[in-house]
Amino acid sequence: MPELPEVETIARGLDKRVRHDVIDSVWLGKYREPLKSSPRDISTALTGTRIVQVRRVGKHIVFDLQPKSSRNGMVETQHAASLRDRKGARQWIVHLGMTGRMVVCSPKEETPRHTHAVASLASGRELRFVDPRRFGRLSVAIKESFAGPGTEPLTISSDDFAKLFRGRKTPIKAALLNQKLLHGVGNIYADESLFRAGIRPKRQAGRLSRAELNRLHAAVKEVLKEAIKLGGSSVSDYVDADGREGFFQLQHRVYLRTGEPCLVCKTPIKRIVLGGRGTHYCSKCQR
DNA sequence: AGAAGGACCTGCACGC
DNA sequence: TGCGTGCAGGTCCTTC
Repeated sequence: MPELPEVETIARGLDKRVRHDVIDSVWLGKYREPLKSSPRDISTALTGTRIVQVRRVGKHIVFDLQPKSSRNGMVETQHAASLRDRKGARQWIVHLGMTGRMVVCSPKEETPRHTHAVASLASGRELRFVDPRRFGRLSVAIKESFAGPGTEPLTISSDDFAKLFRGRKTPIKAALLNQKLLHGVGNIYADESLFRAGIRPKRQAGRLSRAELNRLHAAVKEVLKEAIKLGGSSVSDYVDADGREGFFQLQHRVYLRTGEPCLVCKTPIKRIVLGGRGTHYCSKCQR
């Protein structure tokens, strides 16, 4: 279910719960060949590693891993580990697709349907990947560090933001969803950002004025930051405190509000299909 | 190269 | 109750 704010929240929660834990063993179900890595590569890469940290890159969750240190068995601080040779460093990359979840729980808890991967941790817990719709992906990065497909929307400069869309004939909404440009923005936050910027989703990306692009850039950052503060919108299950901590709902101004009055001007919110995705906007506020 | 459209999956809400 | 339809937060592949 996740876009950038949800993945950020999930990654923070996971980091809090499993950082410094050790992956003792890995079970992988009969999942469709996940991204570039075969099941064997994944289980080989993960087994016997310590989780140095968990973080977000775009819509991906990245587990930074180090082979469990054989020297006197001490737990290294992250700083000490980074000073040491990075030999053996690797990453486990999880993309949750539409319906993926990462659950930290006791092995005694019943394994839900659609559990495709389970990592057994030295602390006695399990880290489970559950994904009914199977759009999620698991992979590992061994040689080089995973960077993600595009640029981070929260840190990009306004010049670089504007450059992304130069010469593009595709609708701005489709461009926002293109992960090779910005990574992390999905359907909800694309619609919400365009509403806040007052820009119609169908507008050609390359024909937006610099002023409009600046408004859009500000809107994207604002929406994402607000959503992160609220723990993301709409994710129902989560890995905090024993696998279930409710989330706040973001105040969606257009998303899934088809036919309801615009919160600014009362015009009914329109829904169109753009690039195969449901797209919501106010025909009066967005030009 | 960029753009558009279908493919990949399961589950749920809705109307008949 | 049961069935068909449409919809869902995301990529990925093929075609043009």
